[in-house]
Amino acid sequence: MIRSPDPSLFVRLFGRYLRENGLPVTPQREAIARTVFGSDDHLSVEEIVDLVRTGGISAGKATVYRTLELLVKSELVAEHDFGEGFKRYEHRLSSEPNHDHLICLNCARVVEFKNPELDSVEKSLAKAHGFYITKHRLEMYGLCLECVKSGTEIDQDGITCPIDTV
Amino acid sequence: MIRSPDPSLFVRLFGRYLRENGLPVTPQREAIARTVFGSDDHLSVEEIVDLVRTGGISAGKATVYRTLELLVKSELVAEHDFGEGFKRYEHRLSSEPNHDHLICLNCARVVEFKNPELDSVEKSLAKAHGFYITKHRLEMYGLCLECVKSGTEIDQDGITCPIDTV
DNA sequence: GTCCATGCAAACCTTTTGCACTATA
DNA sequence: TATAGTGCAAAAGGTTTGCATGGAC
Repeated sequence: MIRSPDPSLFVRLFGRYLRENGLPVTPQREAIARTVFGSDDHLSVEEIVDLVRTGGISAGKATVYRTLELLVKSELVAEHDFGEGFKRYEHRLSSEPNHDHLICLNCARVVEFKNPELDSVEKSLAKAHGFYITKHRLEMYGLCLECVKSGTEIDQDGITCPIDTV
Repeated sequence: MIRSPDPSLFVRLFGRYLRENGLPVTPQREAIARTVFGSDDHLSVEEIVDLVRTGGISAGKATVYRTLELLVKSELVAEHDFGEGFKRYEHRLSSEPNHDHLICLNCARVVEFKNPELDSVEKSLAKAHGFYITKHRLEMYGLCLECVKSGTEIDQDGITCPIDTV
């Protein structure tokens, strides 16, 4: 993965978005933007609150939620739900703006990938079902190499044989 | 889409799962199973509670949640999160056990599709990233034909031009 | 009699909202 | 100075849990 450029560039970009929409640029908003743009992880709100605090600026949880909403609206940040019961956020300014995710069910590691075949899948689906498709979400779940190596297994306790039902 | 077979077959299947795991088969569990297996929709918990009640049997919300957990564990039912803030459930006994979803952002219509290309995508990803992939989730979001025809538009209010930042 | 399910209400967790106060432009 | 942001606490909404009751074996 290519390292992202200087975060401050994107903080300015967000500032421009705010100004364009007649919204004030505040220290809290800048600090939250700096935190999200400065990390290549998929951050939870809790993590963002802590990181902002570590950066020396205090921002309440409500402000973080409200600012994340703006960041998502500006399309500079993507919101994800990996089924953990809460959302995660990542900036969209890396080398691959439209990527998907591999998620390890054991250690929660997230690996990003880009697969060009999906574009053709999307096109053929749009045609076949008369849908105008604007976005997709693809997540592959399983075990990463390390967890496989360490002998982790995924518990499978579904029905033994669905055929034998009579 | 091929019509699902008689739901009672799957209710029995669930009963077998329960017995195999030393769990009692109760009227509530049967009623909930009958409801889920008897519908080809993607049902919310609220809808399931109402449908069960309509069927003449009373089951508390907690019981519905607990039974759905068992149904998902048995792998007879799939749990979905389409980003509505709550989960939906559908039985996995239709003609296509492993399908994905097209979701209309305007009217919330859900269309199922099966795309064989995804299997090869999954295989190549597993190889490329050393992942052992057990399941995936693919959702395509956009507008269905009806909503496009009726002139519905999706509001796009992101930044105007990300390049012009200096 | 033991084990477990049920149902109600309370608890929980993330996210949203109301409101008094403060800062921005 | 007008407008909007902030932070706290409360509310909201879906889901989970504790506990007393009740049924099945």
